[in-house]
Amino acid sequence: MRRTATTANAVLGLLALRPRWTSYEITKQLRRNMRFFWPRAESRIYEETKQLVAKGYARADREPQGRRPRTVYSITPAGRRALRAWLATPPRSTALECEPLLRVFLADHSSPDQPRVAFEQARTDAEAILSVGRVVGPEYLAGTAPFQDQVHVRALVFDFLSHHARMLLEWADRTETAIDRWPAQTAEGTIAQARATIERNLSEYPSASATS
Amino acid sequence: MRRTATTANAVLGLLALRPRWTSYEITKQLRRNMRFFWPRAESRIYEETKQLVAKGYARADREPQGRRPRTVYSITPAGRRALRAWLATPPRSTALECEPLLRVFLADHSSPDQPRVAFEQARTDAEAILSVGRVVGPEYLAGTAPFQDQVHVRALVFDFLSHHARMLLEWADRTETAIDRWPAQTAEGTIAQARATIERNLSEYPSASATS
DNA sequence: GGACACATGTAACGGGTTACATGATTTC
DNA sequence: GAAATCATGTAACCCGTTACATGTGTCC
Repeated sequence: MRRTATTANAVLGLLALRPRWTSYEITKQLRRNMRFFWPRAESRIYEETKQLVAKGYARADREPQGRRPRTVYSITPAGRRALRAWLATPPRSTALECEPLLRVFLADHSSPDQPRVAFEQARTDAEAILSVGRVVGPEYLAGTAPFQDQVHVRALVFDFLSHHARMLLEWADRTETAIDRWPAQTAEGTIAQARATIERNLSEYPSASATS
Repeated sequence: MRRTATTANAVLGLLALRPRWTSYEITKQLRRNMRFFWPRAESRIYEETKQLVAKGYARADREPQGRRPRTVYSITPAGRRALRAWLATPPRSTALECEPLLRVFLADHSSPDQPRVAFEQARTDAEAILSVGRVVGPEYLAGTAPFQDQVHVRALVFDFLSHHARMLLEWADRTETAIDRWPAQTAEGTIAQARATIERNLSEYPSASATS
């Protein structure tokens, strides 16, 4: 299978919500909504929109605005068909890329205080999500959010990201208190603590599901 | 800032645990341990090891084995220094790439049953993590795991991934029951439900931290 | 009228992916 | 002795990133 071009479809999904988007408006939406579960460099968008036009999925209207022209994009019927066809394919799997966790994994090769830097980064990552949520959430509640009519799906995304962020935060706290105890512990104590952590998690595992 | 070459450092971190690794052994470790927080194609590893040798961070010993030779890698002192230097830099931020969530975000453009396919994928993603945990966790408890001496850090990673997987699973369940109610609801009912979801999450937010 | 955020891109490059090929070893 | 799995890579390609350049409104 060749290249799934998921990012292009994500952009197409935004174009489908409303006519007449500039690339910059699309990047704003990415920043606000999608960055935390579909992160892409903003400069990428300018290329994606052009390719959508090349495929006939969007129309570009060049509008002179002072001496600097801007381009306004709208989805075409072919674009809507392509979006719908892509949405009918199965989604790819979820991927997490967590360098703070990688640092913890390799903690034995670093100096003892470096895991703390990793926790700080994990907290910062979580806080980035929460701080957007503290703005966007109340906007939806007040009914003043852009794309307020999408609130039924946006709430589900909001729910996901809130839990993800809190998971990060709680892990950082738990884990930091765990390694705080290391210096005062014997090697056996540290091992016992590790086993307790593993046991606790295993005991909370759901039973293996019969997912085919 | 030019290219951080994090994957190379992750490999270097494995080499530091023990002398004499084949590329294949490295890929096995990736599959078993790191795949869920640092996912990389296995074929990548063969390139990374070669580059580590080119930089003087690893030594390659060519060993004939039947008609097909194999290469065994060991970290050098320069490699240990490079690893330590990298571990002293701040980690990059965490990134989540969740296509199932993207599909939910765009659910209004798809047919009504496609979100269910997304939930199924999210559950599959979680189950992949849990099923490795069900094998690896008990091995660490029994004391028979490879790199048993790393149990103190591996337990912290295990804790992270277990919570991440359970978060995915619980979200899929919650969200599926939420959209189950859509067909029988008025538009206002669906909106009220969405607002309740947002409110519930906001009420459980930690207060904004003073992270600089 | 300078500073600063907002807006619209281009250029260069490398990291990473998918797909393929083939040898060795075990299993039955 | 065929099939399946383990093991060891190569080839081609592109997606996405970082860094840069510059125009435009607005605030003081």
